[in-house]
Amino acid sequence: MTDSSPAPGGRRRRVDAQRNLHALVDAARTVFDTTGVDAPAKEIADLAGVGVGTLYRHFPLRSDLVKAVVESGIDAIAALGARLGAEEEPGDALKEWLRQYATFLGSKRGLAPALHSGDPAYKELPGYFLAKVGPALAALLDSAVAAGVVRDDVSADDVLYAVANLCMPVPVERPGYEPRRMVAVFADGLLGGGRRPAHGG
Amino acid sequence: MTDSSPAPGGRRRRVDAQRNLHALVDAARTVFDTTGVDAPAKEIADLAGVGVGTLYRHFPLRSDLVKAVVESGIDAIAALGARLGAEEEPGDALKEWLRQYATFLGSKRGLAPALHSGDPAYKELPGYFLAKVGPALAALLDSAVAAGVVRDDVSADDVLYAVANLCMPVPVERPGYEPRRMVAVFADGLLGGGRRPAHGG
DNA sequence: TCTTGTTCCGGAAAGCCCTTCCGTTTCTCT
DNA sequence: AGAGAAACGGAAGGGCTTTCCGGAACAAGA
Repeated sequence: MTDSSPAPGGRRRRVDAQRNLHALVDAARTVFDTTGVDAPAKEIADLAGVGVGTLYRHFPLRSDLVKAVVESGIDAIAALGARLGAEEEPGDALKEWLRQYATFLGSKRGLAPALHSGDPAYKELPGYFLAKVGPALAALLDSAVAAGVVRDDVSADDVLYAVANLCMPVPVERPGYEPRRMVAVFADGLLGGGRRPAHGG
Repeated sequence: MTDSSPAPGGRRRRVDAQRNLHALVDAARTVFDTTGVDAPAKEIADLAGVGVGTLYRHFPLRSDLVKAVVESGIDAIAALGARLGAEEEPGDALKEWLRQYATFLGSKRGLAPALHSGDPAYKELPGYFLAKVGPALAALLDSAVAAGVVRDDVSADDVLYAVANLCMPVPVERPGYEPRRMVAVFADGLLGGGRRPAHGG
């Protein structure tokens, strides 16, 4: 994604360009969550401390910017999986990761209209998501199963989709629906209930 | 919806205003299907043979126009149910209505982005839809069940949702998917298969 | 039918935003 | 340090939205 390798032409990418690119993605994430996907380009450029020209240089299409924001989020949640897997107990790591995953899904609410707009620019995103996040969760899940703290009859993709569906906005008005609470329930079910390999399943 | 009753103030609504209002909704339906929900206001006004000012007089917000288009479609499909119920054999009426319903859903494809945008302006539409179309289908269904040409173990809402789901755009690329053909299959199942009251169910 | 008061129409104009473009600045490499 | 390339910034052009108001069209009453 955001590589600093020497370009094909032979020269290295300028550091200010890279800095601005990051700043733009960060600013866009914030503004998208605040004002929505249709926020004025100038608002994003201003927040990034950059001229509009620079924004358009890096992201000629708005969908390019949306894609970059989503992909950076995907990268972050996948990286978080690796970190938690290395630093926490398997059960805690999984639980915390699911919490963060639910938050991640919730924070992307403002982008949903764009993502579901049918724009072909977003065709590759689901694949990117599965390829990055799937293995990250699979690793956490494997460790937890191996440690005997989690049932072994669900796959990583199962969990990914189930949680994503739990976080889906409900079509009809239902005041008390709290996706993140439902995910916590789901996580408890994963950790507490069902068969586990250590107990003979 | 489009009433011509005397306004609260005491005076009747002007006929040209009402004519323009209809023309605008018709034009908007066409343009939305052609150019999309984000079509320029002038394109709609031109097609309606009206100035932009008139458009904004009747529909200050774009969502007002979208709502009017959707509601007029809902009214039409509900009215069609009544007409078919009165003029056709129960089985034919149901079959034909489902065909038209599928077409109706397909034609609203261009509006989907707006409808799913989370704009609170559209909150009431699902309720309006259910209240109008539900009874219309229920009447057709009751007649058909009474005539013994349709299984009696499905409700109107079941059918409404099932068909709507059949017409849902598929997330992954599947070239041959033809919603209307699937609906026809579904209709045959309704008419042909399963238990029917006349045969002892 | 004619008058009167109101509603409604039409399109010009102002404002906002997108997008491009190019002179200037900043960086990289030698 | 100097030359050349890459990137920056913001002004300018073009389109779309939305407002605004003078004038036209209509409804009610005589």
